[in-house]
Amino acid sequence: MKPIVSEAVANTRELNNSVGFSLRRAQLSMYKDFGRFMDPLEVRPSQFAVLMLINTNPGFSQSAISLTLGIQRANFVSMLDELQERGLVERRTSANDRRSFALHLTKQGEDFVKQMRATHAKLEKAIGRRLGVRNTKILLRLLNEFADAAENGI
Amino acid sequence: MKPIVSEAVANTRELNNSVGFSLRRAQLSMYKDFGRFMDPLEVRPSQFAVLMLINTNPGFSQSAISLTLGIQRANFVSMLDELQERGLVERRTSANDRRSFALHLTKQGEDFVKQMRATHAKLEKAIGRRLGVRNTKILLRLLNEFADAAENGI
DNA sequence: TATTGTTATACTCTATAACTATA
DNA sequence: TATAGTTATAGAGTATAACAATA
Repeated sequence: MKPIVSEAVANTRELNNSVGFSLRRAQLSMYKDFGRFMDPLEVRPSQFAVLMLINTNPGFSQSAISLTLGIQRANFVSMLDELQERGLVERRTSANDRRSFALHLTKQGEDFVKQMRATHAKLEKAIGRRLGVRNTKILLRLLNEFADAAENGI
Repeated sequence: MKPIVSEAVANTRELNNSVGFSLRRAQLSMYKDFGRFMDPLEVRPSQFAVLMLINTNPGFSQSAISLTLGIQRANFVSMLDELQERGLVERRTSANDRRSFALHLTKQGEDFVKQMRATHAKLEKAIGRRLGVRNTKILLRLLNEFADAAENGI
């Protein structure tokens, strides 16, 4: 029997009925889009999320931010080191609890977030064209409901 | 200023409006569900996809299967080695093209896929309850349309 | 020349245990 | 005792270059 060569693409019909597989497929393509738009800023998806979160929640601790993003606090240390070395984030010591740091954006970090947000808006607009604005909103709502329900143990 | 302790969860409202972030969030929770159901079978999501794909497309080459799943063929080698050592997959040599292997499930592999499929159906049913059957179907359709559009360069 | 499977390598992400300093 | 940040480490996943056998 002749083996099928790489020009042929295998049939994925059954897998496409799996929510997990379809989520992964969609996320994989999204990841590429993210790179296409955000690579010039040299920011990865996880860094984007961290910076946005510190921007919205100044003063939160490393544990709080990393927990919210589902990142182990151990792995969050080197991530923050990098953002700090780039001059975007500050670890402020606190007199109240000297174990933890209060995270803040630097002035440069705030400017960078503005730039990120503008580029990210273009990305969202571009992928919004894929399904149309209406369907993209539905997708967004269903994704968040799905994750919320999972977090609430449903 | 007192740093916010870990009991407080940071505000993710803005990030939840990002398709990419919401996809990642949903996939993260899905990944946990997959483990809850499939861990007893000792099969990871990528292995699940490979076995399902070989089952549906017997005789395809390593390149074809790995390309379809977006896995580098270099990384696919050790993955297949593991599945072969477990006695689930066969690399059959071909007289027509002696460079490549035709991938097939063993009898044991076919039984295992049946077991996987049954467990996976339970998983899909469980997560279907989260959004309801109707909304889950809509989510599935939108996810696949989204990935299809991306693949077609839209 | 080009492709298939392979090895080697490196970088990111993720997960866990254990340490220190504080509470 | 418990928590925040940290270090070290190990396992996955992912990406690239280069090689031998074959087309």
